[in-house]
Amino acid sequence: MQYGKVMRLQSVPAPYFDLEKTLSSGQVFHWTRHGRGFVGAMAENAVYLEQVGESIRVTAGQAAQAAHYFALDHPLPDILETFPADPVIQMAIQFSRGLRIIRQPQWECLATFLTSPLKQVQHIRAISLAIRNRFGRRLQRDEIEVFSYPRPEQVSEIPLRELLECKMGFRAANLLATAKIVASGEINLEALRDLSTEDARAALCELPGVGEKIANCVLLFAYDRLDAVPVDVWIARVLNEAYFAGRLKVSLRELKAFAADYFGSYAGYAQQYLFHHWRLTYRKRR
DNA sequence: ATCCAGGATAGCG
DNA sequence: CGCTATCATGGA
Repeated sequence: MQYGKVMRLQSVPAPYFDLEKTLSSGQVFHWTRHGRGFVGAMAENAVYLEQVGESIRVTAGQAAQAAHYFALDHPLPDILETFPADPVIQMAIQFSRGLRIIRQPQWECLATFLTSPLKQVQHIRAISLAIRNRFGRRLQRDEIEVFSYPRPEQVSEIPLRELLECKMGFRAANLLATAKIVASGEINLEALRDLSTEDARAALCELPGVGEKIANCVLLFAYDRLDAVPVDVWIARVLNEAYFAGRLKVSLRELKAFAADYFGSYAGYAQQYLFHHWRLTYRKRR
């Protein structure tokens, strides 16, 4: 903290938005509490954010970027109305009110989820911050100092040993191999925007360490494909216990088909609300 | 201590 | 095709 540097903030209208829930819901992992709000990076800019009622206050000059990053243009009330009336999803909606699915930079999102398999949210966060602090670019603004996520070109040149020092275990080889493929131009992440969701998913699954679940996370959190449904252990648990109660051995394949069909064109949102609700209340309810 | 975590993958029948 | 063991690490 430095004195004498006053943060200049800009107000942005943000109806149907909860900053804290959005940042802590397991879709993005590097934001840190700071004063009344959070600090982090949006692409290559250091940003401070805080919520004040129905609006957010953002580092001056970052208002438009923040509105896009937090997808304040998603018609949240309309999206929620498309969901079924069953108590399970309705309770999740109530619990997660204001949670938005954000628009992350593609590489950042892909790379972060490459370090996610068999890790808790808290540890994915620790890995993400370790990579940023060690290999990212130092970004400063007012009293804020954060680090960007290193570009694929840079990650591709990090010795495996140094990635392992960030405590990501067997995931390091996948991050490194994928960084090399992206850096070489063999796959163009930006060009995936022009593909159908199905084709983009197939292209992502070609990358080492990317299966259907991580591909769906990237499509949902970085490509605005709101129908993409990542089915992780939590979503499988919710669907099993709440929608297939009494049935033994429901296959993962069947659960995925159910989620996509039952929740419809915004199934990704439904999934995120269920994830947030159950992850934060599961211990208490048993 | 034992189990689990926003899984992917090779190898098996 | 569908099922299983395995991968490395820290938190519960």
